[in-house]
Amino acid sequence: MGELTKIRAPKRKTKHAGVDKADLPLGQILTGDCVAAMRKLPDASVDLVFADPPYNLQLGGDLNRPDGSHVDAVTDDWDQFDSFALYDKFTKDWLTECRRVLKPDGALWVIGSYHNIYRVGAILQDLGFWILNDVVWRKTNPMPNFRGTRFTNAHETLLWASQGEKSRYHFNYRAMKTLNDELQMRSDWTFPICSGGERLKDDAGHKAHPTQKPEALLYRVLLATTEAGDVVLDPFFGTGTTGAVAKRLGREWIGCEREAVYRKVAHARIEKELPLDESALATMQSRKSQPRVAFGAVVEAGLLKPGAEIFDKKRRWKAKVRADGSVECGKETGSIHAVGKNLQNAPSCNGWTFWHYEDGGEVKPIDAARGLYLLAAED
Amino acid sequence: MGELTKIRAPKRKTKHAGVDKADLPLGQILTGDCVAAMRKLPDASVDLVFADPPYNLQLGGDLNRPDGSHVDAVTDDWDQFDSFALYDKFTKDWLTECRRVLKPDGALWVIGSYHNIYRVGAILQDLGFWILNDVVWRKTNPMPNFRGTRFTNAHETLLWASQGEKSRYHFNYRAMKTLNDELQMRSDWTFPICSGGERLKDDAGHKAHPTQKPEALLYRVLLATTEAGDVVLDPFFGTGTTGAVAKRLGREWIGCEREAVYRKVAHARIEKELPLDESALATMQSRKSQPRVAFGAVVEAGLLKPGAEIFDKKRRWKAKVRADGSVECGKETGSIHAVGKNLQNAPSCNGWTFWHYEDGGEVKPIDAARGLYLLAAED
DNA sequence: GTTTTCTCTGAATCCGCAC
DNA sequence: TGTGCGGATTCAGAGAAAA
Repeated sequence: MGELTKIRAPKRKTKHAGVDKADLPLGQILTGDCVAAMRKLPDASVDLVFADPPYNLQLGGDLNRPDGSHVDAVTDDWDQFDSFALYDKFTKDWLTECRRVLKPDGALWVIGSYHNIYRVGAILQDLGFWILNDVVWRKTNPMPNFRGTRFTNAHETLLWASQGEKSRYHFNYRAMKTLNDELQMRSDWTFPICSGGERLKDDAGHKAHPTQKPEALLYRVLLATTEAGDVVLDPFFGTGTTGAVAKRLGREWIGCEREAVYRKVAHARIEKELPLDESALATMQSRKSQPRVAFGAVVEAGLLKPGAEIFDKKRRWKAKVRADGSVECGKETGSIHAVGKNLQNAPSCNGWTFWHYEDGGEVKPIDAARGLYLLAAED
Repeated sequence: MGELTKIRAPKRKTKHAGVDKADLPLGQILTGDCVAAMRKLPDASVDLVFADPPYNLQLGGDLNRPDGSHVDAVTDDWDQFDSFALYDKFTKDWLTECRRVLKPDGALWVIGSYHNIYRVGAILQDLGFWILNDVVWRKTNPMPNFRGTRFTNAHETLLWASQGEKSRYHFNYRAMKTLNDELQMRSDWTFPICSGGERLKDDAGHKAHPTQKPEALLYRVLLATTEAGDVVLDPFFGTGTTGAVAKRLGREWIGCEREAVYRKVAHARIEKELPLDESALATMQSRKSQPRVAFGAVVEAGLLKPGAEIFDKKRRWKAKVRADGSVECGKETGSIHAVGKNLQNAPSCNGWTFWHYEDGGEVKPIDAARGLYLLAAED
């Protein structure tokens, strides 16, 4: 079993000795300006930066909806810059510091809108960062353009960049493909804006932060470009979405935030967050870094009993598990992949994600059983 | 009544005398480098620029480094700084020339990918252009990422910018809303890439141009931001998608293209293109472009009689119509708009849709009476 | 309890002519 | 160049309130 453990270990190149995590302020929100705060961190100590900097919106007067109600705009001091030059300097400063604290094979994400993202992108390139993708967050429910003067501004842009052209950044290709129903994950992601129960409120019931990002966005970012145990730094921590999702996904986090109010809200929020258990995380592992597991071995181990019923998500087909790890559905018999493929008349089928089973009243893909198997194999 | 008809014509401001179109090389493809070619055009002569600049750094042999030294683009081994600086200079040059030939209320579109669009966007802002939207072209059928190393690069970005913050760019809001099934057109557009019969082939059957854009994209751009008769300039004409769609939509066009092969293909293509007839070109017009009608004129015409009662939809307020077109509600008197605004204590009010009247037992907004007035005026 | 209607709100560079 | 004012302009989703 020792061999499985070895194979399973995250396949991160450790060419660079790295910093002892004990020397890092993990799970802490550093106070003050983010550039000053980051100076306290050692070189090459962080696996990923996620940054949601001020957008430098340059708003005119008030704006009303057609029904006369007033739009609550982002007019906070932290978003005010007197010129592009000042914004550029600010951007260059924090990006430079991020570059220093990032490991050579680390990566950086920045989110922005057309107001700032072109400046950020150009500066990023000037500093030597290498853009890997620009990703579009399509909002299902953007604020309309109330005056009918432009296209509805229905998206924001994320930049994903490595330290340089040759750096060996980390990308969980398989996890993304699985998440996207066995199609390659595209550069356009569709999520609603953060509202409802997820939107943090202050004591008076007002939104705690004007620009809180949806957790689903961070979830995908962290799942795609980090492994459990990695250190994620967020220089503009706000109300701590990055920290909350990092904790849930078993990643370490460090935040920087100037405003005491936001820090307080973030601490309370993250305190409540519960990490997912390891089996749930295991299903998200990249296939490349996992040993191949035969379905038969899972059956053999008793995680799915011979005779058990498995079914596709929509329960259009049911199949019976046989002792040798083959499955049977009417006249079709064979491997989980072959039967799934033939039933759907599809060119191929990933049986691990196609077939599901019930475990304690819950429907799970049989991939979860494989996760449990691997977990057990580690001991 | 001819006067009303005249007022109805599209309301383009001609504050600036403008250039006689006869002095422009309409329907021509200018040869040579686009900056040199554009120098032949007069100032403020073009309504719209659509540009699809190259984003690789192989720009040809006629470029110089910022220090003036000559560069052989194909063989020179640039460092990253040099190549970005060179690309920036190139970008600044052609954008500056576009800015000169554009009318003060003209606008510019640029399309690009993450390789170049951040540089273009930042330079555009530095030159004084005012970004109106960034628009994402989502490809329904992008090329997959074969090596599984990144997200599928499934989109390109268009920037739409006016000459400056205060400039009065043109936007066919109603036409876009109609095109999008009566919902505001969003900043993300979904089209397939250019392929099949639309993709131009050379004599050997190979694609004539590596980055031919789909006509649907240009169709939407031109429909959204130009009127029939407007002059559209494309500094990187390629195989002439802009020209073909412009001709079809009854817009004038000017192209610049260095490569004789592309010019030849473009000419042949545009030659075959047929303009839509005028009735097909008609688009939904905004209320803004309709003639202004005084409420008094509606009263005068007898469509609403002095002394008649008007009320808001929920009948919270009632007002009396007076002979001069003012209305009275308790202590409030004045225009339909001012009284509606004051009663609701709102920042503004459109009296035409706020106030209602009864006509044959039916409740209608007084806007319906305006409609009748305009209908009568057309005869 | 259930269904329907109303109300509120979200990173927004959000008017233009006449005087 | 500023000021006044006519009047054009909104989508999805959550939650509360009403039916």
